[in-house]
Amino acid sequence: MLIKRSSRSTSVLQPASRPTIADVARAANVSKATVSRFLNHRDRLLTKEIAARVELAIADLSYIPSPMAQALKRGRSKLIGLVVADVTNPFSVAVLRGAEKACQEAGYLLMLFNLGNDSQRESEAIEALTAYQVEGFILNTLGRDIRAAADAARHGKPVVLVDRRHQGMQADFVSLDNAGAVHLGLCHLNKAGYRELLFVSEPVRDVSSREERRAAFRSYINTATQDETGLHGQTFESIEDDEQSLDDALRNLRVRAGNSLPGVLASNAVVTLRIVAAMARLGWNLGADIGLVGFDETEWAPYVGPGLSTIAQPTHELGRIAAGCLIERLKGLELPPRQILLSGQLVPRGSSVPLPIH
Amino acid sequence: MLIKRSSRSTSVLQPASRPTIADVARAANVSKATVSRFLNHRDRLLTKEIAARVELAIADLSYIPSPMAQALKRGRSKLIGLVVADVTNPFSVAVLRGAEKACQEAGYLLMLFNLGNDSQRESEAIEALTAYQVEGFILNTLGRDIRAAADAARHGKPVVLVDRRHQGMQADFVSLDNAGAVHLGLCHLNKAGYRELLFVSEPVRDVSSREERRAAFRSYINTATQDETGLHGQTFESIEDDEQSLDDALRNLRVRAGNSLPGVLASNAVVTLRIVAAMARLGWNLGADIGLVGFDETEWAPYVGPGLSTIAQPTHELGRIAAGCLIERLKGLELPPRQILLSGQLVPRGSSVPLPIH
DNA sequence: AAATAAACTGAAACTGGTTTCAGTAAAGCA
DNA sequence: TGCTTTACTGAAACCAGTTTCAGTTTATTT
Repeated sequence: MLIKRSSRSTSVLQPASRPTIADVARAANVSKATVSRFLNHRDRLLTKEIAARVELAIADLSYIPSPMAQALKRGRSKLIGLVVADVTNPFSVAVLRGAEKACQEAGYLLMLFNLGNDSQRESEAIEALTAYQVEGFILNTLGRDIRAAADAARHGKPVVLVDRRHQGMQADFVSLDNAGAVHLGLCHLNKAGYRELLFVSEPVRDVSSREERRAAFRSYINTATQDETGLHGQTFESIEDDEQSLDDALRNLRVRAGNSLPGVLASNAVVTLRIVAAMARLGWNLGADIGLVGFDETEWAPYVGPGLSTIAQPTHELGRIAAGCLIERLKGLELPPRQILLSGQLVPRGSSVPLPIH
Repeated sequence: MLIKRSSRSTSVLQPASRPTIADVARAANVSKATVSRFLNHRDRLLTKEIAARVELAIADLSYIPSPMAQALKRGRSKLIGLVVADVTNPFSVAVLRGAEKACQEAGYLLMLFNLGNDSQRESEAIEALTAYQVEGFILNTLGRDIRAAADAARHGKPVVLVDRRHQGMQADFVSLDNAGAVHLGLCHLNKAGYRELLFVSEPVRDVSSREERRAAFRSYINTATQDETGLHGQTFESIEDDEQSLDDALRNLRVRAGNSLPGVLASNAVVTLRIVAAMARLGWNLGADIGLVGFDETEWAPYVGPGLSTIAQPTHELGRIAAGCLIERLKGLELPPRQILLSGQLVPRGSSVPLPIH
C-alpha cells in the first residue's frame, strides 16, 4: 500500500508537517488556484458557495500559507531588515521597539541584525538580509561601508536611515533635531551658570549624528563668544578604555574654568556613563564641581548621583516613523528622499544645578 | 524583439535582480543540477574542470543562492527564532547578544520577536516564526500560553528555554542557578549585618525564575530561623506603577527590623530600580537605612547611590549556550532534555554596607 | 577486448505558493 | 432561441532552488 505524503494523519507520532495549499484544495475539492484566490482576492471572483467551502477547509486544517513560498513567487517577503550598530545602546533598543510596533501593525516582521559596533560586518548584514529577500532596510549603522547600503538601494530596496546619515546616500532620514537639541542643552547649562563648556563624544569620524552635535556645539560657542557672554567651549573625543585622557580633559576643563563653573555636554548615554565614572574616580561632585547634561534619557538617569540632566529623544517615535516611511515606500509611494527631524526634550536634574542641594 | 528576463544587463537603470542558479548554469554551460551539486557536495562528484567552470561563473556573477528557495525545498531555513518577553530588559539583550554570536558562527540567522511583556502575543510569535520555517526556538517568555511552545515542539522543532521553564514542557533549559545565587546574596546581606530581610520581585505567577528565587529565599530564611540566628524574612510582589504598596512594604520592613538592620533582595534589575526610586521618595539612604542586593549587573549599578550590590548573571554565556544547545539538536543530537545551570557572581558595593562611607 | 562497475552529468520532478491562459457555464442581448 | 459577453474555475507554468532517475562516459575486472 502506498502512503501519500499528503495524508494528514493526526497521529502524534509522525510530526505532521504543516498543511499546504494543496491539502486545502483537496479538502475543499477545488484547485490550488481557487484557494489562492480566496486568500488574496476574497472579494472579487469566487462564488459564495465555493468561498465558503474553501474557508471551511482552511479553518479545518488550520492552514497558514508559507511566507517562504509566497516570497519566492511574489518577490515580496513581508520582511524588513533592521540593522543596528549596537543593541547594547538603549537608544537602539528603543528605536527597535517603535519600529517593531509599526511593522507588526502593517503585517511585516523585523529581522534584526546587530553589528556589535563592528563596522566590518555591515556588508555582511545587508547581504544576509538581502538573501532573505527583506523588502527594505532600516539602518542605524556607521555607514562607513558605503558599498553595502548603496547595493541595497541599487537592488531597488528602499532604505530608511535612523540617526545616522550615510554620506552620499539619498534615502529617507529620520532623526533627532540635533542642532536644536544641542541648543537646548547649552542654553540650559548657560542659564544654570556654567560658563566653561566641554562637549564629549565618542570618536566622531563619519558618524553624522556625532558630527552634527559637535558642529552645533561649536557654532553655539562661536556666536556666544562674539556676543561676549563669557562663554567658552572645547570639544573632546573619548575613546573606550582610555580613562586617563578623559580624566585629563576634565581636569583641564576645571583649570580653564578658574573660578567660573565648568559644564559638560555628553553626546550619548555611553559617554554620559563614562563621565559619571570619571567624576567618581576624581572624587568630584556632579552639579557642584562640574555640570553635566547628556543625550538620551534612561530609566536610571534620575538615580545616578544627584540625578542626571538629559536631553530625551523621542526614540519610540523615531522607530515608528522610520518603519512608517519604509512601509509607505513599499506601498509604492514615490517621493524624493525625506528628512524627518523630531525635537528633543530637556529633562533637568541635579547634575546641572551648581549648588549641592541642601 | 524579445528581452529575456535572464539577460543580466549591467545597466544601472533597470535594477538588476539577483542572479539565479539558472544564470550561473548558463554562464558555466552546465545544468542547474551541476551548479547545485557544486554548492552542496563540492568534494564528491564533479570533475575538476567543470567545478572550476562553475566556480568561475559563480564568482563572476557574484551569485548567492536564495535561502528562501533553499528553505522551501529543503525544509531547513538556517533561521532560528528568538522570542523575548521584553527587549527593554538588559538581561534579554545580553542573552540576545550571546545567542547571536553563536548562531553567526554556525551560519544561522536569528529572527527576533519581542513580546513587549504581552503574554497574549506568545502564540502569535511562535506561529509567525514557524511560518517562516525557523528551525528551532530559543524562548525567554512567560510560557503562560502552553499551547504555543508545545505546538512548536510537536512540529518537531527543537526548543531551548532560557531563564524561564514552561510547565510540563520537556526541553533543554539554560539558566542561572537561582538557588545558589539567592544563597550568595543572602549570605552576603547576613554577613554585612542585615537581619530583617525582604525579597521583592515582580508578580511571581508562573514565572519559574521568580518562583525559584522566592522559594530559595524562603528556604534560606526558614533554616536560618530554626538555627536561631535572629534572621527573619518576608516576600513582596511589586506591581508596576503601584508605588504606594512598595513604599508601605519598605516602611513595614523597617518597623519590623526595630533596631536591627533591614535588607532587601531584588529579583531583577527592573525591581532594583523600583526600590531605588522608592528609597528616593522616602528620603532614605541605601546601605545605611536599608541594605540592597539586586539580581542582574548593569553598567550603571556602580553609580547609583553608593553603588548597587548585584548578583551578576553570566548573560552572554547563557545566550551562547542556549544557541549552542539548539544547534546541536539541529545537527541531530538525540538526548533527553538537559538542564544547564550557571552560577552567579556577587558584586558587592555600597548598597550593602551598613555604615555610610566616610 | 568485452563485460561490468563506477563516476559524472543533465532532464525532469518537486518544494508551496501565485498567476496566466484557456475553458465552461451562466447571463445579457437581439 | 441563438449569439455574445461576462463570471468564475482549473490546468499548467513559474519563482529558485534540490534531488531523483536515467543516461553517458570512463575505469576496472576478467
